[in-house]
Amino acid sequence: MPVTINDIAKAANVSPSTVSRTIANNPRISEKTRERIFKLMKEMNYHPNMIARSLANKSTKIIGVIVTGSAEKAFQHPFFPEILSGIASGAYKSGYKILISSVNSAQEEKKAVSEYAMSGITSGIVLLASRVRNTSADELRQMDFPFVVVGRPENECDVNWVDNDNVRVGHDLTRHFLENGRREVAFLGASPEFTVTSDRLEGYKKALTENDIPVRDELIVNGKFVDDTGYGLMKELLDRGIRPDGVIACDDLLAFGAIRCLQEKGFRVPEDIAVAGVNNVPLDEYFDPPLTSVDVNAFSLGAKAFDLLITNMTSEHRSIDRAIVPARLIVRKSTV
Amino acid sequence: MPVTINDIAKAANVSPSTVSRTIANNPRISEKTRERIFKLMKEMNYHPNMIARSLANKSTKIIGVIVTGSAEKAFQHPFFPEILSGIASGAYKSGYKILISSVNSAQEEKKAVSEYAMSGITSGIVLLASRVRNTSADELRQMDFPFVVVGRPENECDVNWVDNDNVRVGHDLTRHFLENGRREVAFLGASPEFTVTSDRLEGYKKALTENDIPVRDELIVNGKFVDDTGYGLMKELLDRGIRPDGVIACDDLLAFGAIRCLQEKGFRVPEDIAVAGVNNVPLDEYFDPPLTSVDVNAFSLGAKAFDLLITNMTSEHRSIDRAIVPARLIVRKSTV
DNA sequence: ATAATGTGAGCAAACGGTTGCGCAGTTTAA
DNA sequence: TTAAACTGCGCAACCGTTTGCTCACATTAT
Repeated sequence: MPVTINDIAKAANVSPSTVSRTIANNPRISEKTRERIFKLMKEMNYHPNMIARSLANKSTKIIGVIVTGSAEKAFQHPFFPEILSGIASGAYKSGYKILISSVNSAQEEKKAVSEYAMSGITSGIVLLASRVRNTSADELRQMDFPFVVVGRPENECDVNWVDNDNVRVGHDLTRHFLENGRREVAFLGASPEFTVTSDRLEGYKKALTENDIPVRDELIVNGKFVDDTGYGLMKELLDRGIRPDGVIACDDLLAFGAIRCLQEKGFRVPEDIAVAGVNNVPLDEYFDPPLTSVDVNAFSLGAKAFDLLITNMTSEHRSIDRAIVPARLIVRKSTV
Repeated sequence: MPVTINDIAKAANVSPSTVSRTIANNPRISEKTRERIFKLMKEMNYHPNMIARSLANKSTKIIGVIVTGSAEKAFQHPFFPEILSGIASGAYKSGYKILISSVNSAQEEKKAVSEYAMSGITSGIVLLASRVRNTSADELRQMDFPFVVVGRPENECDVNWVDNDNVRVGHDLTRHFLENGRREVAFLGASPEFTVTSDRLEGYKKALTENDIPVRDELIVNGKFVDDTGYGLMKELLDRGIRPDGVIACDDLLAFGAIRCLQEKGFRVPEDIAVAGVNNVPLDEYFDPPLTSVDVNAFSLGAKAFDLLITNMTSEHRSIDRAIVPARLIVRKSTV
């Protein structure tokens, strides 16, 4: 139904090739013809068919973004949308569209990846919330398909990735607690399946060790990135008779849950127990008490990821790049 | 590079047509041939090229989602991601992928719409955060392209839409204030360009009138959907010497800002002034005081939108459907 | 005047599928 | 026994663009 390049060609009394070349700004088309054709395109409301173009070009202007986490939950964590808009911002400037898909198992992820990569529908992929051992990444690398993962994967040297220096995030947070006189700092992690958790834990341990404070395993617990378990994890810790003077949560939502639990039990935050989170969600400052957190700069994470992807897509030889996005400790009342 | 239908055909000693029909489960292919071909497809790791398929079919398995609001900000409001995941959830089940794009002006929206619709890249569109007068919608309807808008547009009878009953949302909220003895209830709206605001305002007025309370224009102010202006709007109201005993904000983020302002000025919430918002963002319950809000069921909004879209796409004749998603008042301490 | 070069545009194949039509070979009905 | 119907598959056109090659004509160099 819509007008095609052939319709324009007929109307202009030229061949389809000429119209195509006109659109592509090919210098071998005379100025007269060019103008005549452009005029007709406006008049007839011509819009190029992206599908046909992609088929001929064997490439599209679409990148795929794959979010790990159930379709119902994944987007709702403030962290993802922010990354997403970082990606979208870059994509918009370069004329790329983004195709998103959220999966909730490694298997679904693999399926989505092969659909995106092998069906020719995207010409690059961003993997969000990478698992420690990412089989999709292996597959993509093997088929030489451009992609970048957000979050350092275990096999980091073989893939493009962008991430914060999460060891440092853990380290900085811990040091902040120590500098404020805390000595028994608990660590509430998310699922250890994800690299962020283990990296931050590493930083936590490092900071303790540097300050000659023994790492006590009973102060370290793991959960998932949902708020309720922040409450649950904290409760478990308290029920076991453990009384830290500080709590580092791997996510603000975990911290919120933890604080609620502490307050219910009659502890004062930060007087009795200091609590900090990570991700600096917008409502940290409205919380009571305002929550100390780490701004991981999710937007930049997304933007950088897109940059890397484009570089990888357009460069002749697949190179291995990576970017470390700086994170920033934001001290609020929950820890001082 | 990747293996095509022709490669399979050669390997199986049949014609490409036969392979194609095998994939399409055409009954005129014998069981033997079918099995042989499927086996080869697995072995050779064949994946259909979606682009080619789309070109031949003149249709894709992709729907476009257009978000109004800047690429940097739009996704960050908790409301959008939730709608998005509602859409994604439906899409996933039906094998559709979603292409998202965020725009920050009516003009960009129009551009995105025509790109999506005319380039053949999507076969349906969801418009989020519809303006009162939506020119994109007019254009889409005119070209008979399947789409649905989330949020009732002004020209509602001509388009498919899904929304809450926002008049009722405003009405319920206001009645809640009145039932708690409030008599001077201010209304903090978002930009009147969007239908939600005017609808809720209508409900607000209706409830007042029903209770024989005069509508006072000086109690009604408009802003945008960003938290800072919640503070700003409230401050403006107070600076003008207005002292309401209740504040209805059209969005939780507005309410947060308003409350912060009130507290700074020494007012107690809810004792002096009750405040409620809309959207029931996850952190309402952590706020101090926990915020009364309305759960607009954004996920269902998205899911319903997808349903309507699919119906519209697959049905022979374009019909005009719409869906009202129930909203639910959630009373918390900020108003009682 | 002739050859070499440049200019502007068309032909046709290709991208990877889908599908209407036709055609053998086999089965069923008359 | 012959016609009709069915079965299983191939041929070729088509979807809308892109692009290598060719070609006619005009320009410049020899």
